[in-house]
Amino acid sequence: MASADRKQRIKDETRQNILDAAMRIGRAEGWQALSMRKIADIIEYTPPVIYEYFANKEALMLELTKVGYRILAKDMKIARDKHQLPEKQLEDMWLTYWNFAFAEKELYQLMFGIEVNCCVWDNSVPEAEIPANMIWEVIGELTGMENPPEDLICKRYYTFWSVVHGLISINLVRQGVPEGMNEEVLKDAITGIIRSIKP
Amino acid sequence: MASADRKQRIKDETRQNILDAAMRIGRAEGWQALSMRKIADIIEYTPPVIYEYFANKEALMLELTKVGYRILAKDMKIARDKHQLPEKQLEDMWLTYWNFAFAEKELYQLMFGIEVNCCVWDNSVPEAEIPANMIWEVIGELTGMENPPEDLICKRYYTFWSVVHGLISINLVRQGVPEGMNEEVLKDAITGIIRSIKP
DNA sequence: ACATTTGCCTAACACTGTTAGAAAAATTAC
DNA sequence: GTAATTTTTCTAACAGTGTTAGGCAAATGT
Repeated sequence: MASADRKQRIKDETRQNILDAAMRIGRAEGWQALSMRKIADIIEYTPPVIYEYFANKEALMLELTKVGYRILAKDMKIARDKHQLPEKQLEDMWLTYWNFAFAEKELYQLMFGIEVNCCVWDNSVPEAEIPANMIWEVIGELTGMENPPEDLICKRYYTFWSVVHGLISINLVRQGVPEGMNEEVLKDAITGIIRSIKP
Repeated sequence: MASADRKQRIKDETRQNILDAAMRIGRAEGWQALSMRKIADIIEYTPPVIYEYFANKEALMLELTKVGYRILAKDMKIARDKHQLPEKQLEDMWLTYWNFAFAEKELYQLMFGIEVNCCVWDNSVPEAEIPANMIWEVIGELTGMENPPEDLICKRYYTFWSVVHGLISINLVRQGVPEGMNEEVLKDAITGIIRSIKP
């Protein structure tokens, strides 16, 4: 039947509507406020329908984290392509990461939060590796070496990530961090690590 | 009545039993598995009784974070008093912080986790300031100055905290971090920041 | 011995995620 | 076009959550 296409199309549409609804609730009220029934209300179906598109709530949220990683990857690509020098690229990429975290507070917490469900985080989210790989590459370039040793890049990567993610976490929880402190600490740390990498 | 004392004593006891039960559940099954009914089961009362000791679940958990801060503060004091040199003290204190996070995974997440309830974190947890102040002091000493400027200490403190907390968070979520990576990144970062402070 | 306070429990409300099975709608077969 | 079948959707329920109102019974005060 030719109507099979149409049916598939509206099924895809409904699936997307579910994701959109969930994202809207999460962004507006936080993930603790997200419920299957609220999603059902928005898409104008009854709750069980959602289970025809997602195995359960956790699977649904995992899908949302993938959306998050795609946005982050896109942002970071733009940041990278604005510069030629690896050190400038790296700086801008981490700044972009930082900005993403606050522009998409809830989404960031879903992706990197401690408590939230998606804790297994094996390789079930391949999207998560795109931003990571982008950073890796640029760190590699920055060393100036032909074949930079894996574990050196790895170490620098984790150092970067720790500072940035740590600073973000602290800010997301504690909203009393002195004004201007963040930018300074962030930039200091980034340039500091970059300096330690450059040949 | 002399029995008033006894009554107060068993009331204190029950309160402590509630906290103990909650802690036990949290440590064993994670905070998402903590429920008022489970606590009630353990202390062999019905759920409403708990509300005579704590306003609600959130208040109860806030109390648990205070317990966490007291443990952390105690550990850190011991670490500090093992050394004379400020740089050694600082190093050991952060290492202790690190060890605490993994020895008390669940508790750490309750204290510093992003998702969990206790997100207001104004000054409702004075205990939280003890470990922070201890670090501040030693950073101050390390500068070698008479009156070290507030914002310099503040900046170093946040840099320290970011790296350590970030690294911990990453490890608590992602259990695939390469072996030996953590210690190296941690020690490198700590000694790096210390070097930048020393006169 | 009676009155009052205290401690504790039962029952309920309004939620949550999730599932089984009935009803309705659309599709296919004749 | 009607009948059978498949697909889609809903209703109702289960087991769990935090929290509260109201009542029973035991301990206390007079």
